[in-house]
Amino acid sequence: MINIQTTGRGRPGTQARGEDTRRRILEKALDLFAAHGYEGASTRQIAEGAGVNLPAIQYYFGNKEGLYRAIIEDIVADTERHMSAVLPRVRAALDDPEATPVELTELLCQTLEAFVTVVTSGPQVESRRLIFARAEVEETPGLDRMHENGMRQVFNPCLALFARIHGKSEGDPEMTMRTMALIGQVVIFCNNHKRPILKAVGLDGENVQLMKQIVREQTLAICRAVAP
Amino acid sequence: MINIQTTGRGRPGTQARGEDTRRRILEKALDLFAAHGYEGASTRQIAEGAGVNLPAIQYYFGNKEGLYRAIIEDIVADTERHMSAVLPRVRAALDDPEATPVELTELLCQTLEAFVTVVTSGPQVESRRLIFARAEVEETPGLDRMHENGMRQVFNPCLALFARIHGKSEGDPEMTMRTMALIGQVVIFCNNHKRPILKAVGLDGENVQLMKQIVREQTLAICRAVAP
DNA sequence: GATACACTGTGTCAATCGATAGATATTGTC
DNA sequence: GACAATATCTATCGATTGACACAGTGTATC
Repeated sequence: MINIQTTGRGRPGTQARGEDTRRRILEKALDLFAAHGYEGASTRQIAEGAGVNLPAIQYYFGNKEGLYRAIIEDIVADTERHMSAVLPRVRAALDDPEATPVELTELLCQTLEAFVTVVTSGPQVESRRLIFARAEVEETPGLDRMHENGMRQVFNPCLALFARIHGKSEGDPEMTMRTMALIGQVVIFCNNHKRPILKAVGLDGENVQLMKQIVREQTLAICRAVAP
Repeated sequence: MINIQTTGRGRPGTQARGEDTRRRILEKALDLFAAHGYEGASTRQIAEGAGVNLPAIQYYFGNKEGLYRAIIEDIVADTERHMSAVLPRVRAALDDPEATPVELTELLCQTLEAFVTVVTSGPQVESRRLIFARAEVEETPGLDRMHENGMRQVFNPCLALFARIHGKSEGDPEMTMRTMALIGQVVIFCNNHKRPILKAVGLDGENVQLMKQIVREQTLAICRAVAP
């Protein structure tokens, strides 16, 4: 019998022993999926790296796909946690017909900064960044979920703000492309941290601040050119 | 005996019959590598799709790795062809100590526009775009070559121009990050064209023009904020 | 028309993949 | 201590992978 959801934690008559095992598998799987991709990372590698037995993956996650989906859910939850501070204020501003371009621009900057926080903080950030980047090119289980998350929590809020600042419709393809270019400023930092460029720079605490500053400055410059 | 480089085309006493076969393999391999990644695309798929026999890949390219490297060389050559119109003028301007910020900014815009041309024109663009994007996350043979190409033909020229405009050193990590953000505007359009966002927009002739316009406008806005 | 080279086909190899069966071990409840 | 649920182990399955050996076919040159 497969276990997947019910790890038995806290349920009477059960044990929470497997919780550690489950977490170890998830952590190692995240690193290996990030490094080698969904197909490239074998369940054997994951099991060995996590110090567990091969069938443990089937036991806890049903199959390889279930394991990957579990990782995605973790990332989605993490993103929601980081964006929850800004998004309500964005919605409020969008509902307010008297919101000024300056206010909207400031919220756009804050939304992008929150997105930077998502991809630069927390445990195993580098691996989570790579999963993010891989979602742009790779065909994996749960990809829809990953994209729905990105659209809902990052892209659509930015699009709505940006369109209002431009005084255009959200449905305008031009605004979609402009928003993509805007977000591309951040997404490009999600590539493999072992690459020469990012290795030379490094995304530690100090450079993260610089990164937020750059995104803010360049976003402000772009918005000012529209509504000075 | 493996053939790889010498397809015998034009050499006396040989046949050029295999040139078609070689090209068919290259085309199908590009599509499949782009769609499923280096490990994900099997040589059997490629051979079947190209309408050739499995050992034909070994015959023409030595092995799977040789086939992939051949594709990369094609992309590199293609990039060089598209950038060759701008890069000499960029070098000339960088060598000229009296080049004005306006001139440098214009050249930066043209370099980025040429990069847009690279990723939006020619046969099998969508697949080549994906290979480009995959190079950011995937570990493949010939990756060094791919990056060296990107650095030399796109990143370094932009970095040099952008640094001069800012009046800072090329070695400044801040300038590296700013240039990454700048180029990220274009790179984000290299993701999978089957994704909902890009599918809704489409990167046909009309939108390519719009894309160039957006990149130019936003780059101008960013540069003006620095040196008004 | 014989010879050499270019090219294509059949068949098969060892290695690795995800997944499963089934036995055993551990832990908590009664 | 009996029992059941949870957890982990050994061993193996069928499928697919890249690569190779080797025979066969076609064409140009002398």
